Amino acid sequence: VATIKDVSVQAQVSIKTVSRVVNGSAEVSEATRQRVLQVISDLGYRPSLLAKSLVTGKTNTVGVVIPHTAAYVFAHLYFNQVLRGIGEVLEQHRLDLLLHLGRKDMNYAELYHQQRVDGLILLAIPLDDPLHHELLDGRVPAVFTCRVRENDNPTNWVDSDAAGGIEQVVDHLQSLGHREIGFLSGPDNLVLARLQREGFRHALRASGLQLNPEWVRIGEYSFESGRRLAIDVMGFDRRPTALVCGDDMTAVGAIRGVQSLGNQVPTDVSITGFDDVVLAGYTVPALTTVRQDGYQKGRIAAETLIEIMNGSGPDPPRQIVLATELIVRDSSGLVPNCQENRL
Amino acid sequence: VATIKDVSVQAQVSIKTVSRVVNGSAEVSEATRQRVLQVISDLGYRPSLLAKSLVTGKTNTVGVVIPHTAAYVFAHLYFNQVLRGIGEVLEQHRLDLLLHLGRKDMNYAELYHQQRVDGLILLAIPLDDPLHHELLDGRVPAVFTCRVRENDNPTNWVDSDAAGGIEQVVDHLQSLGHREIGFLSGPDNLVLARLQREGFRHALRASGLQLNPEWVRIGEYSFESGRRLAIDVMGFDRRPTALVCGDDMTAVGAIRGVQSLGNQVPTDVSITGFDDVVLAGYTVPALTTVRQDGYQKGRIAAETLIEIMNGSGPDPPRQIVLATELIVRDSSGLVPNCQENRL
DNA sequence: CTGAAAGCGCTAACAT
DNA sequence: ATGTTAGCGCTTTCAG
Repeated sequence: VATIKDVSVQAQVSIKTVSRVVNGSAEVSEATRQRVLQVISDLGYRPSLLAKSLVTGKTNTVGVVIPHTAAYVFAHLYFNQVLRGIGEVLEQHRLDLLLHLGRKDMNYAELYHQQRVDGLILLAIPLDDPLHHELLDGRVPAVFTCRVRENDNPTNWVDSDAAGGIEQVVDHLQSLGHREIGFLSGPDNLVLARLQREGFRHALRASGLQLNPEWVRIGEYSFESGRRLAIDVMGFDRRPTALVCGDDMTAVGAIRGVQSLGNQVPTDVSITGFDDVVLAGYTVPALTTVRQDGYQKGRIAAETLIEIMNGSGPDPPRQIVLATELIVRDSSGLVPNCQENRL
Repeated sequence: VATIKDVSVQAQVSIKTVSRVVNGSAEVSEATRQRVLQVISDLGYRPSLLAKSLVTGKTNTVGVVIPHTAAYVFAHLYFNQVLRGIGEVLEQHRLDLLLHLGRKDMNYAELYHQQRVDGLILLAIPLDDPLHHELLDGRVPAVFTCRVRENDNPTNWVDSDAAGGIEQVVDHLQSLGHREIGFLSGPDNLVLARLQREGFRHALRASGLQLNPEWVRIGEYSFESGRRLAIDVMGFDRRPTALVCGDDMTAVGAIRGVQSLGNQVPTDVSITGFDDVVLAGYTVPALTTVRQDGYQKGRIAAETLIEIMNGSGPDPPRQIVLATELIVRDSSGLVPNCQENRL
C-alpha cells in the first residue's frame, strides 16, 4: 500500500506538502497541488486514519456500549429506537459508531483509553455493573441513556420518567374501575425496573389501593417471561383484574399467557405495556402502553456527547428526564362486573 | 495518561519488558513481572490499542456498512435480524463492530484502507452504488449479504433465494384460486427487488397466468409506499384478487390501504409479505409471508469474513443462496366468488 | 531473560 | 509556499 512518503517521493515534494493537499489546509500552489493529486491517484494512495488518530488523538468514532448479548439487544425493539436517534445525529456529524455489545467482563472505559473512540454512550447499564469511576466523574466523555445509580451521580444522562409513566397507566386503569392491579416487572438489576416498581407502589398508595405482593413479579423483559408470570399470577385464588407490565414484550407474552388460560383481554383482564415499540400498535388486541421516546433519548445523548467531545460540555452535567405518554389502545378496558365503575 | 514508557521508567525496566508482561508473551522473571504489574496498576496505565494497531496492522474491528439513512435502517426490522447474526458471531470472537450508515458518497473500501477495520460486511448495497473494484475482486476482505450485481462477481456473498420465495407465495395464492395477482415491489436499484420481480414473472408464466403491468408497481419497501400503491392498484377498473408485496412493511401498509377502501383482507383481497419480521405474526390479520433468515445470513457473513481475515478464506469465493420458507397466516385466503377454485 | 534502536504513517511546530 | 525535525505509543528485529 502506498504511504504518504511514497507520494512525496514520487511527486518530488516534502511529506508535509502532501499532508497539506490531502487535508486541504494551508495554501499550496495550484501547480504542486495538481501534481500531488495526480500522484495520489496514480499510486492509489489512502491516508491512514489510524496513524492520523495516533497523532491527533481524535478517532472520529463514538462508542455505543450495550452490556447485553446481541440476541437480547436485537430482540428488544427499544434499543432500535435509541440507536436510530444516535445514528441520525452521528450521521449528521460524520462520526462513526462503534457498537460494543456483551462482554460485561470488560471495563467500558477501556474503549476510550485504548483510543478507539472519542466518547461513549452507554445503554441499559445494570446496577451491579462494575462501572469504573472515571465513567461517572467525567474523566471520560460519556453520556448514559439511563440513570446509573439510584442516587444521583455527577454524570450526564437522559432517561425517561419511568415511575411517572407507570403512574399514568395505573391512573388510567383506575379510571376504568380497576382496584386489583398486578405488576410484571423487569430484572432487579436495572434501574428502569426499580423506578417502575417504585412508581407502581406510589400510584397505588396515592389512590389508597392495596398492593398485593403476590401480584408483583420479577421477570426479565421478554415474551416468555411475561407469558409465564401472567399464568402464575392468574393461577392464584385471588386474581388481579389488571396487569401492568414493565415492557411491551412482557405485555404481549402476558396477553398470550392469559388467553391460553381461556381469559379474554381486556374483557376479563386488562394488560398494559411499556415502551410503545413498533409492534405494540399491531398486536391483537393492540397494546395500551406507555410511550417512552427512545429516539429522542438517543438524539439527546449523542448531541450531548458531541458537545462534550468538543470541549463545550455542560457543567454541571446534563441530566434530563423525558416525559412519557400514555397510549390507550385496546388491551385495557373496564373492570369486569364492577358496580363502582365511575367512568 | 500514562504510557508504556512511563511504566518502563518507573519500573526500571526496558519498554520491551513492559510490552512483554502486558502481552503475556515470552518469559519474564516473576520478580520483574510483579514489579511491572504493580507499576502498571499504580500509574493506571492502559495500553493504546490504536498505537498497537498501527504497528501490527490489526484493529480487531469489523466494519458493517449499510448505505442507507439511520432512519431507514432502524425502521426495517430486517436489518435487525442480520445485525443480530453478525453481532453474535463477533461477540464470540471478541471483535468489535463499526457500524457505518448513510454517506453513500464515500467509498466503503476506505474504512479498510484507513485501517479502521480488518474487514467489511456489506448490507443492502444498491445496484447503482459506485462500489470500488477492490471490494469485488477480493483485494479487501469483504462479504456481502446480498448479490451485488445481477451477473456474478468474484466476491463472497450470502443471499436469500428471493425469486424462489416469491414463487412460493405465488404458488400458494394460486392454490387458493387466485389468478389475478399484483405485485408491490421495492426500488429498482436493489437486486432484491429485481430478483423478486423476476421470480414473480417466472411464477406467473410457469402457471400460464397473465401478468398485468398495471398491477406491478415499484415502491420503496415502506408502510406508506405499500398503502399508497395498494390504493392505486385497487382504484383500477380491473383489480387483482391478490397483492404480493416485496417486504412486510409494504404488506402491512397495503392491508391498511385496502381496508381504508372498505375491502376486507383476506376476504376481498389476499395480501402477502416478505421477510417475516417479528411484527408479521402480530398484525391483524397476521401476515402470510416469506421468511428469509436474516439471522443466519448475518452469521454466515460474519463467519466467512473471519475466515478471510485469518487468511483461510474460501477460494473461489463462497456464494451461498439461502432457502426461504413460506409462512402461511391469515392475510391470504380463498379467492372471492370463484367457481374454479380447486382447493 | 532483558535492552536498544528502528520504524508503523501521520501531524505539528518551527524553520526556510 | 514549502521543507525539516520531532514525535504519537507501541512492536519488532537483533543484540547483549
